[in-house]
Amino acid sequence: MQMTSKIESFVMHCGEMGSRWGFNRTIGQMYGLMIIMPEPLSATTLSETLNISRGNVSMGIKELQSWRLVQVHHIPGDRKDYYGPAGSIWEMAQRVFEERRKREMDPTLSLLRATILDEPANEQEAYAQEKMREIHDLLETITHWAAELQTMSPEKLNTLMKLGAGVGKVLDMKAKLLSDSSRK
Amino acid sequence: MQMTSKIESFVMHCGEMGSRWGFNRTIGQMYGLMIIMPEPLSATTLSETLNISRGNVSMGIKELQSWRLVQVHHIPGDRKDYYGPAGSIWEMAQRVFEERRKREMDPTLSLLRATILDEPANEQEAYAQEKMREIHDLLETITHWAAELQTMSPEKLNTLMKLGAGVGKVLDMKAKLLSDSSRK
DNA sequence: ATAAAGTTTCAGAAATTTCTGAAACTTTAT
DNA sequence: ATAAAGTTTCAGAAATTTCTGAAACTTTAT
Repeated sequence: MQMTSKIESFVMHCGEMGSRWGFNRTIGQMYGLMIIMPEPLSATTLSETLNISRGNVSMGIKELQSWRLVQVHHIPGDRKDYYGPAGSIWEMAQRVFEERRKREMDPTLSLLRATILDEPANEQEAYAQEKMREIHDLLETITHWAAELQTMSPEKLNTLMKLGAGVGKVLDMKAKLLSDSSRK
Repeated sequence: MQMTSKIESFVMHCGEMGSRWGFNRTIGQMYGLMIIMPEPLSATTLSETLNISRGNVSMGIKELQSWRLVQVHHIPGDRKDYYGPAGSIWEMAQRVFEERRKREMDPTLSLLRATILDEPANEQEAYAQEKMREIHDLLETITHWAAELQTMSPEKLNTLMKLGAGVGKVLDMKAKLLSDSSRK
């Protein structure tokens, strides 16, 4: 399957950014191609279009599936698997965030929890544990927040984000309302 | 400088997570050690404590400085440089977020902007450009939002995060207030 | 000006990650 | 039961990233 130059440059860019997004070059390319093609693609098409070995495509799809980013499609009378992106662009972004949070924060959180429980053996350890507690509390706050943002619909999230710094004002407003009502 | 086992396991963990956080193993270890030691450390101490070559420490510090995560200290009468973490845990997290956003989203945003401007050459390109526009709009919204969160003080951010899903309710309340006032 | 104490750079070595392609496996149709 | 069409696995090759350590450089004190 031939790529036009615009499509090719997008796909190659996804490859270059791939490792920053949490996967590797070929996985980035595969995912980029799936996103901008209107129809799902077979593993063989991915392999030929991107000049990637068939085996590598198989491994890449497995990885993308572990991120819940691809959906398998079937065509009646055809036994091949066809792969396309799972969900809207918003949903994809949510999943990438969610997966990354899990991989980047959860292991640290559990190490910190375990370490903080122990009594400090000396002055230096007391300081270290204090710092660990600070990091722990921050990560926990972020985790809770992220979990709650996850439950919001894309539309509501979008409203919230577009509101931007306005959130600060809304908070002030809320604080004012509360103090008014407590005053009475 | 000897590390107690608790401190060592934290530092090693920072090393293992380092690459997920955007730097490499030794840089993660160096930063972890700086965070939990109450006093700034010299490059030589870092090198000896972590069993890392002096040259590698120098490169690592440069990298951490590019993230604005370390602060250089001087001791009167001593010409060595001593390195410690820059700012509070909250500020560190903000900087890591900010830098990663820059590295992960800005290049994509400019590629997309440029590609979308061109007229599509055919049906397939029209679809591809439509998808790119969707991604572009999402990244732009996130970028704006992140920029505005950056301007909030850690305390306010903390309040906002602790509020969590409550934000949804505050939004509803705001919507209600607006519709009430427009109705009158 | 010199030398001592320190830092940085960078070519090549070491370690790690990614990729290939052949073999093993699975599924489906007949 | 067999074979065709497909997928997955995995050992080793290739590519990439990280690290070392020696040489070059910089700063400071005298």
